[in-house]
Amino acid sequence: MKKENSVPTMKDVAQEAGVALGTVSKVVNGLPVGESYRIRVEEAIKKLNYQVNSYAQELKASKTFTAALLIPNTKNPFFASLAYHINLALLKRGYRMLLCCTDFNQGQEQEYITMAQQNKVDGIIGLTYNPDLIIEDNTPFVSIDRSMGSKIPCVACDNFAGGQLAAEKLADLGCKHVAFLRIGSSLTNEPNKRRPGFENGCLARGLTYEMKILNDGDPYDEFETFLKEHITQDGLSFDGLFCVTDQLACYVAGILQRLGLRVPEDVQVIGFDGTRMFGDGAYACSTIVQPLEDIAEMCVELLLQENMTQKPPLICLPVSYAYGGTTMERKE
Amino acid sequence: MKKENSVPTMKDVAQEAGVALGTVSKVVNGLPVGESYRIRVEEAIKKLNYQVNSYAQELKASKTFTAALLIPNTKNPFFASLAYHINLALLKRGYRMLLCCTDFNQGQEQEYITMAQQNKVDGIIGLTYNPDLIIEDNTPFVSIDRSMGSKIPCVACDNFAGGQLAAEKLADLGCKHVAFLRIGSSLTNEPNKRRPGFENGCLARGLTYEMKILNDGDPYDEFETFLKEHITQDGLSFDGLFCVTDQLACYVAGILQRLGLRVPEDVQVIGFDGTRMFGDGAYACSTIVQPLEDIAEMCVELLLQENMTQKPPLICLPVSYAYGGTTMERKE
DNA sequence: TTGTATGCGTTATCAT
DNA sequence: ATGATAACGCATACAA
Repeated sequence: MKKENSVPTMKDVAQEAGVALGTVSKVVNGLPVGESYRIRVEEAIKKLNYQVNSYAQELKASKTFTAALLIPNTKNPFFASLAYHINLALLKRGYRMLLCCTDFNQGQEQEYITMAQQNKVDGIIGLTYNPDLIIEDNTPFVSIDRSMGSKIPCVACDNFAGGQLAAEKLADLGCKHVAFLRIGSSLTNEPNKRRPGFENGCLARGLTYEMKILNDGDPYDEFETFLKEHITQDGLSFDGLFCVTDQLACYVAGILQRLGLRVPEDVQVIGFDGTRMFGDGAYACSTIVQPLEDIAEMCVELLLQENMTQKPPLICLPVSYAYGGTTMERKE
Repeated sequence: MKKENSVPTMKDVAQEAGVALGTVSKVVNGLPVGESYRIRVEEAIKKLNYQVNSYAQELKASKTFTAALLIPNTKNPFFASLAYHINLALLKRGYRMLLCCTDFNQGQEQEYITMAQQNKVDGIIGLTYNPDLIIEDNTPFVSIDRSMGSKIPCVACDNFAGGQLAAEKLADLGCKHVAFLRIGSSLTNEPNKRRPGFENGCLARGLTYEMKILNDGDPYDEFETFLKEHITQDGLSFDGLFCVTDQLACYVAGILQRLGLRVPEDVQVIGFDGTRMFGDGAYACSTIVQPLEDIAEMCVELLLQENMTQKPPLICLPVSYAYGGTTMERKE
């Protein structure tokens, strides 16, 4: 009808209502305008079913009200939950979220960041693994779980305290000789503080401990070998295990059962992250719970704070312990 | 340096290189240009660290290379996996993905769609529950798991065949009297065909069956009541259960164990979806696997097909069965 | 208070 | 082949 067949523009509305372009703009943005004009414009808007073109708006304002979230994927429940909460926190502030799955690919990470800098987004929240990421100074960036220099704030849970808490819990639950099992990135990052935290806790509580430390890419079955090596005729020489993630904890619990050991009666296992089955059900295992909602809020808050004199370089949020069936507690 | 402190524009590059604006545009877009010019422009680009502003591009082209994915959340592993695969499929075609979590909120669903129509995205893929969604004809939309009229293609797995397959599997595994347990949306949607498929399969294979059908919002413990009612002195009167989702299957397996029944020795349980632990590990239970990757590809393909004479209204993709510990098979 | 004109950064259509 | 210029849709400072 109007022009070709394309979507109506402000100009169309102005013409339809018989007013000037600027007047339409004011009505759309809620600026004061004569009552009779407003009505005419609103009717025209309804009649043409007009919607503002936010790309034009954003070009004008050079502001997109969109943030990008860089995470490896959404299949892993920890990342999935993180994405969910960050999405919510952004939405609450009127921001949209571009999901960027990097699949742990460092090149992909850089590509996404480059893209983001082409004015696509107002800021980036990233859980990344590329040690050489190039981030423009004018692109607001908040890092999760990894420090990236003093100019970029890093948000994480208190991993050190979490490790410590795990040791204390195992001690409280009667363990004497425990082990720490770890697999993960060889990069320097916050989760790597779980180990020293755990060691610290063991020392403080008089627990003896051993460690099996693997890096991403190492074969998982080394854990099985490690555990088998510590089986004596009395059973496993450990009575407690702290695994660096819930995923590993569940994997290890499976191994133990196959080896004829009972969890938690013979060996108690604590994981890390606070993973729930199907996202909202029971905890997958006894675990140190990350405050995902707080982490998400903090990331978004830091990202959108325009005029903060200086953003803190590292923020550690408190963790808690939750029973999930692989320790001896009673479920409340 | 250049102007204020803002990001450099094409004009800046043109000035720096001493060429015209149009020439820069051509270089950026790989159009033929004199070799000496190209070099000068490229040097200027590098020097100023110029990046094209995609918002301006998109305003010009009225094309955003962005699609929106509407799903309830990313915490549920099925939705999370779906998001992951759709993200990948879009990325492969040069499209970005706006993640829109609706939390099953119908108002939120409509809001997202309205937003999407403000030229924010080129199309929408939605797994929605609002029966009254208003979608403009000019907004490409692909629905997952729910038919929304002949103009909007719907992609789903073959739910009917999945139900049938579950019945056949239970029959193959020696079951005689089985039950179907279901909780979900009361809306008409594709997953609701799991039940008739299952019934059909039971009849074909001579299985007797009962059903317990709940809707979202109903209390879960009705399942427990139902199961308890069917416990005789010989144990449960069923030897096989088909649950409408893996989530329910795992929940039910937990109940059964608490009731002193062994899974799979006493009762075999089959779920639906193909949920894997931690996104990539073992299957959470024996299950009918949805071909998520194919579903994602199909959605994206249908969404981006510009000039398809007529898009098919419903596409059902084949499912498969996978062992996951709650049936009697041997893991291969 | 309303209308007009300019610019946001790009692309594309012109002459040159 | 290259350079100038209009247009994309909107917001806003300024003129009426």
